[in-house]
Amino acid sequence: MTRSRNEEFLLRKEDFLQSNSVDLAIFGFHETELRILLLQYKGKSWALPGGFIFKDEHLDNAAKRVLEERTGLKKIFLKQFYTFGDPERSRLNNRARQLEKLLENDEFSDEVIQWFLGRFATTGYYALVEYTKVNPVPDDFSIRCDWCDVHSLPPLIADHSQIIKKALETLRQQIHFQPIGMNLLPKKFTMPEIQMLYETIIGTKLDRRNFLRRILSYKILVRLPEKRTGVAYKAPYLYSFDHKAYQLALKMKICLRMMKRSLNG
Amino acid sequence: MTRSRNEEFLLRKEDFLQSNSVDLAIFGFHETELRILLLQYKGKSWALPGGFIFKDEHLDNAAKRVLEERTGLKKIFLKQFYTFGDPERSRLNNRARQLEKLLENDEFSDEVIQWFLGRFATTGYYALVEYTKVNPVPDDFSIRCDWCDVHSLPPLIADHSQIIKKALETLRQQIHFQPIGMNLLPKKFTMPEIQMLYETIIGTKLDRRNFLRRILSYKILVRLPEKRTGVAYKAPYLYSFDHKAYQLALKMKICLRMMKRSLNG
DNA sequence: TCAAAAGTGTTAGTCGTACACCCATGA
DNA sequence: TCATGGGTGTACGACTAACACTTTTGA
Repeated sequence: MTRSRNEEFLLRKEDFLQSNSVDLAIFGFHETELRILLLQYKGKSWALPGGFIFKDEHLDNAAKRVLEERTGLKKIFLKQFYTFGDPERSRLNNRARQLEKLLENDEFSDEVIQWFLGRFATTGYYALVEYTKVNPVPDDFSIRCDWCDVHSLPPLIADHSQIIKKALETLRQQIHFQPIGMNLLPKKFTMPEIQMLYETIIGTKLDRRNFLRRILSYKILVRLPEKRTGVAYKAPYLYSFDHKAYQLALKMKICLRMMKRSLNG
Repeated sequence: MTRSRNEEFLLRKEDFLQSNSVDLAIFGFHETELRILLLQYKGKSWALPGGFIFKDEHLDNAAKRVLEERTGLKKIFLKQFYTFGDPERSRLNNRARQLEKLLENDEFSDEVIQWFLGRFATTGYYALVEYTKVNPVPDDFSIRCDWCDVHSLPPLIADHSQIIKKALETLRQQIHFQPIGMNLLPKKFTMPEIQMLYETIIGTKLDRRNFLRRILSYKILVRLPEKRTGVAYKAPYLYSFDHKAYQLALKMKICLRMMKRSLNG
């Protein structure tokens, strides 16, 4: 079976664009944590879901394809954030040897190993997905696909921790210019839940009452008549996103500031 | 001579990373206009300065190299903004044929032409330079290198007008998070001059007095004792950037808002 | 002395922030 | 009835935006 995987890859390899790849930072939100989807290789190291680009395929499509393959999800918010072009990136962290070992163990041919150890400029995309809707699927080179809290990441191959760092930075910046949450939260959610999401992303505690006022002022939420029951305190209202207003706000790329301005000293 | 250029390129070609390139949006500011540096090919079409990446070269370095080759400038603000990954991008605008013709006329071999017509994922960088310091130099494939007002661009090859559009969008967005101007303006400049720069970039008229207060509040400018003379009205003060404060502000990536917030209706 | 443009200051209104108080729920 | 957390409202300070007046210069 490993033998056939080797041959399979060799066949597909010819259809790939050389020296380009995509890597995905797929974020989900669960139990007050911002999590990211990672793959684990046989050698225990982890990596971002990624893939190569078919010769006639748009970079964006390659990213979409990888997202779909790993999560089963379509029509998801997905955005390019940076291209990593260090010629040594695959050799960072002394993990090239590790990768080499992994692939050897897996009985891949030299040709395949050489491909993997070659230089790729990888373009990073980040996706925001609803945690519960994801069905994590490992790829041909990994044994496991699972969520990790972004604040306690396992050892990652190559420059993948840098990529995640950059993805988080981008997300933190863009949260002020885009409504987010439609893909990260379930259809119906409470005010404390969306507030926790914002707090997790920007890394600051926010005032409950001011947050409410602000987020409502953007007019992308609707309060539902229902409340969440079964909690050991006052039942909170449920909210959902107003899709039209949300899409409009996305297009407008307008400042939805959630943090203090700084630089006043 | 064209023959030797052909051979030269064939030799270098082997050292290039396949299917990757960089394109540069080099902005300068002159006579109240935001301008961009463009190359003109023999067939009259224009293009962004760009180039290929050596196999052991960092993407950022390839961009730096191209910047230096076209302008003679080093140590310039240069920032990656997007990677364009449409497989058809070189064939957009029906300019593939044009490009083909150009290269044929120039007596390049089929091999070179095929290379140019192949697929590249190009990574866009933008640079902010001091107009007067630039010495525009055409590359091996162009006959002219000159500035164009970004508001009246000539016909451009492939997707280069899209790339410029994206570069401008990025610049417009980032102006709120970075001090700019140090590279775009001469060492000494007047308040009206820097205000004009800001207005040109964000595309809005700003109130003279409010602008003054705001830009000074960021504490990246120092007022010089001198004034500009020889003008037909009250002599304005000269200012220059405080390098230390400027670099600090750059690092902090702090909100230096210059426009109204929107989305309040 | 006049026009044009720069320097300086004021004010009203909006927005952000920090609060206090009451209400609903399950233990 | 109490602890916990949600819902609603207010007040102060800071910042923004709009605007008026004075000063300097060359023609």
